Amino acid sequence: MSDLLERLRGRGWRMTAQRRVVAEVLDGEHVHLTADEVHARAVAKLPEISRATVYNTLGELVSLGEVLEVATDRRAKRYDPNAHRPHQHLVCARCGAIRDVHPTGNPLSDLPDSERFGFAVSDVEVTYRGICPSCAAA
Amino acid sequence: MSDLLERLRGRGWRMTAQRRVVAEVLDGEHVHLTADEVHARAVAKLPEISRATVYNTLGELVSLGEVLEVATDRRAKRYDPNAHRPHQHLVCARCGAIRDVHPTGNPLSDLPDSERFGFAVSDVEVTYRGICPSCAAA
DNA sequence: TAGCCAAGTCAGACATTGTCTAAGTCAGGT
DNA sequence: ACCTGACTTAGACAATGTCTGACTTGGCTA
Ligand SMILES: [Mn+2]
Ligand SMILES: [Mn+2]
Ligand SMILES: [Zn+2]
Ligand SMILES: [Zn+2]
Repeated sequence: MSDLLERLRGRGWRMTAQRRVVAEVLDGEHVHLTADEVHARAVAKLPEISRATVYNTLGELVSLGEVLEVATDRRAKRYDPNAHRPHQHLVCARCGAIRDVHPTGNPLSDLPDSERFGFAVSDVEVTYRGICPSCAAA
Repeated sequence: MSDLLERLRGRGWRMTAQRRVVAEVLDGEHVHLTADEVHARAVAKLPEISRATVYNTLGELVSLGEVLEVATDRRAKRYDPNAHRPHQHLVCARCGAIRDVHPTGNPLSDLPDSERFGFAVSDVEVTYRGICPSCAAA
């Protein structure tokens, strides 16, 4: 992700302080932040950055394939910079904590042709749910 | 689902015209309606029924386990009266059409202990995505 | 059957999350 | 340094869902 700015420039995008800051916030940490969390962290670095720009930039990073949108609940979407290695998510049903998980097997092969109804199936999303250790202890 | 009203009564619930109508709307058809779609159909049978009551009743049916909430996209939740046989969903990425599907295998067994991080994993949701025949033709 | 009252319903305010608009600003090429 | 279209901004708007507080009623009791 550190060369993201290069790739953006290569696509003819203007490099702005706002885009740099959003990329910085997502860089490194393997977290799943909401747009407003990204905004809060961006504001710490660039106080005048607007919510709209954060949304715009996140949307751009998603279409670029640099960031994934994760919607595990009805709350705010989460933005996942771990777009490199395919993975699924394990979510705490109580506190909402999210972990990346790497299941074995390919769920796509578990869907027989007779269950595809003529769809061209291209993707599958798996969300595991349970209670995290810290909620179980409490 | 036809004996739902009996079960509700058995739980000490009052039987009202509103609850009867919402149950009727969901009965039978294997569809995935939004709350507002349920409301629209309910209004056809009972013009003065309110949106709040439809939301309340759907929430009650969900806690009863009679109806499932399905959130395949960022749009409105869908209410699924097919709560009897476990199944997953196949969603058209273009038009949003939803089909019930019954994959083989158990995705829970695809998540090794080493990938559970101490969670008590109890449930898994699988959403297949693709293009439906009618969108592919267009 | 009449009366009671807690459970249920209602309209509409409010909350959350995200998108859109239109006016101002600026990055980068010339 | 100047231009210009891409970018940013504040705030309005939209979609979905929740909450409130006054009103209504199902079903029990006598
Ligand atoms: Mn992730
Ligand atoms: Mn279904
Ligand atoms: Zn937890
Ligand atoms: Zn389609």
